[in-house]
Amino acid sequence: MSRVAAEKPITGRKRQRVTITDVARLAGVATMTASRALNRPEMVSEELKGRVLHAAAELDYIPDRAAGGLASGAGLALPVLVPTLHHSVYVQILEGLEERLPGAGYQLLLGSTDYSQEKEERLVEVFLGWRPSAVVLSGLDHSERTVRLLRASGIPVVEIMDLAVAGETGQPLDLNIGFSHAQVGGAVVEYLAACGYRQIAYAGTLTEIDPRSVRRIRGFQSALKRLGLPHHLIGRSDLPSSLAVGRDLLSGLLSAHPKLDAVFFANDELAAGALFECLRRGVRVPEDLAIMGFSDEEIASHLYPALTTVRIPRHEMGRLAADLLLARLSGSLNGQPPIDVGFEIMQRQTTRTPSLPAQEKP
Amino acid sequence: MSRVAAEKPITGRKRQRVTITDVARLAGVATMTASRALNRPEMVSEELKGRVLHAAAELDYIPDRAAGGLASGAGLALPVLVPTLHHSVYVQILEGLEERLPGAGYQLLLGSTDYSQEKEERLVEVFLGWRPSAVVLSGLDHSERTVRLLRASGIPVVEIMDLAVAGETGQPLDLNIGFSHAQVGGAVVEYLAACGYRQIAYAGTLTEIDPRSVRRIRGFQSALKRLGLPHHLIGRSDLPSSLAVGRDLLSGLLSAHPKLDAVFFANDELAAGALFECLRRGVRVPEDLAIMGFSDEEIASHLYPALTTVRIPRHEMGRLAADLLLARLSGSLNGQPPIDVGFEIMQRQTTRTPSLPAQEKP
DNA sequence: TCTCGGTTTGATAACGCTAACATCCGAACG
DNA sequence: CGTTCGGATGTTAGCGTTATCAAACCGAGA
Repeated sequence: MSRVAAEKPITGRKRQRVTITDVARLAGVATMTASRALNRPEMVSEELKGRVLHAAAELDYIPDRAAGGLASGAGLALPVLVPTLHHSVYVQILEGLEERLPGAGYQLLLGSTDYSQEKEERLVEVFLGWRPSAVVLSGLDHSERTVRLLRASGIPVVEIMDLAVAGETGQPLDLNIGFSHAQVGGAVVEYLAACGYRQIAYAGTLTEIDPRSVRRIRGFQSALKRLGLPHHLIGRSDLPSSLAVGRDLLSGLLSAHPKLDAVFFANDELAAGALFECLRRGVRVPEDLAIMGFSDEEIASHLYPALTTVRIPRHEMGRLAADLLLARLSGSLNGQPPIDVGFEIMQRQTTRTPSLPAQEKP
Repeated sequence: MSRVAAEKPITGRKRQRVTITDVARLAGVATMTASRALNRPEMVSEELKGRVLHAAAELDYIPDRAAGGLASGAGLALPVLVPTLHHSVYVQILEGLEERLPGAGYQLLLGSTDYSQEKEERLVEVFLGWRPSAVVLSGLDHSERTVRLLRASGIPVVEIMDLAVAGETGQPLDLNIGFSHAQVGGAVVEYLAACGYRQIAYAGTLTEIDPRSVRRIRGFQSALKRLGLPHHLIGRSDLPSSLAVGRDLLSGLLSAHPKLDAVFFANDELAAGALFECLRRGVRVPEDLAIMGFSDEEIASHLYPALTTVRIPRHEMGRLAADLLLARLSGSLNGQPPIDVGFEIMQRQTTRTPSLPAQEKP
């Protein structure tokens, strides 16, 4: 076993990548032993392990995941599809995921769907080509082909940010972690009504396209009906959310419904834009108008007045998704019903104090 | 050529993934022909192409990128390393990149370094395992090993968000697109001085760790010295940027230097937090204190008073990086000096009107 | 009819790695 | 002292795809 084998005559190809065979040759062991020393160190004697590790470091060896995945059938990619990265909610969910996954050797592949099922389908198709060991999707609503492809692939799927509820939403594909948007809509109405507001509007973007918005509005409206309050005060926009759109939604609602006394925005960014516009117009908040946001981003508590909003446990959702996934991948998890992470109304200064305590869903 | 070959007796393995061989068998052609029909359609007769495409659709065939990459030596992964996704700057750079790359078949792999060279090194190592065809990094400062690994890999690298300038920064690894942070620091001082401010402070996070901050401060201080103004007014924090940290930085500066009349914050989020704190304390902006941000995020123009800040062309930087990369990958680009995308001072309401026009760098 | 370029198709051998099985070796046992 | 056993190491055969070259085909010109 000579330490250094003679350089093979180069056959015209350019000498390239350092392979595990190079490492093995330098360490004077078989390729397979090098592989084992790197991946299952406990199967190899101390001495050889040392030689191999040393050789690998010497050569700056970087294992080829593609080849490894191919050979082992495994696949270490973990696609995560979110609608957008512009809402910090999704950034924080990603962080929750990243906290756990790379440690386990998985590589997160990020895709943003822009709230489009079509784009989601295309991304799923691409990502399945990377031999993922699981997939994380946002929401419960997917195209037929997306569902078919995922089913056929047989890999675990986690759907986050929405909660499967019989009769309200479709069945989850597999694992599901989220909260009920219909419940949020209802809870916000009850909260605002308890504060004494009577002319309560909803304002949001993609109100017809995003199924979560649709359900939030549905919950919102049915609570209003139950309470005998007007339920047709809705401001819509199809532009992506921004402070500017929040401002415009507020202006639109205010001129269409001058008697308006509260608005629930689909996210904190819209609410902040509206709040800025109120300041500019001299509309007093919450005396003349109450404003509520959704998702409790950092800005909410720093606005002046501080924004009443709905906190959702995004970081936790990410972490939990990762944990469930890891459990499922290790085979120790089978039937797992949807997990409700709940939400919480964060009462601040853009709403009057209610006569009843704020609703909480743990 | 029978259309349907007899099912091979399953050898105990579970029947799995649809492979290109399955497609070829269904279409009644050789595997290689199927591969060609899918990837270089012009090399195959109309009839066979039709049969193969039909068979592929029929079976919901999804090509295995790992195997493809292995065989072709190519590799379609494109890692992008950013410090964080919490600043919308980086999200927008990503969007600029995504606008072009996936169309060309590349898969973006996202990694965030948290401003740590160590973490960057680890990520580069992982990503190189995915056979990337290029890498996008943020900044010009990397660990020795990172540089070595990238050099050895021989793939194109783009460094963004900073500009290589002889004598000021290191040499770029390869392509470079960005702007000079030292120049930003200088321009801001000149602008504020032209507005009549004399006690000008810098406030930021990671002021010693992030090399771009370091250079921004260096430019800031040398401009102050040149103008004969005090240059030791600096507020530092090592927490990640947030509105709360902006508030605390302001409080700290104000109590340490009561005569302060202007503060340049390292980003708009910090500046916004400070501005909110000023409102709360009754500090009048810009009469008592001028506030400037950096990067012109959406919130800047919506604050009240609207925030004077420095616009940087993030979307353009992303798009340009993608274009250069594609050109380089197609071999049509060789020597390419660093590209300065410049910046622009956006004069709004948190600073007095200057006696000279604002500096612009196109 | 036969040969000649050109195009289309097919067979084979990698790509870098690991699963699965084969081999080897020393220790423990009868 | 053989035998047996079990852990350490080596050998072989793919994983799914594409590069490469060989074969087949197809009309055109001799």
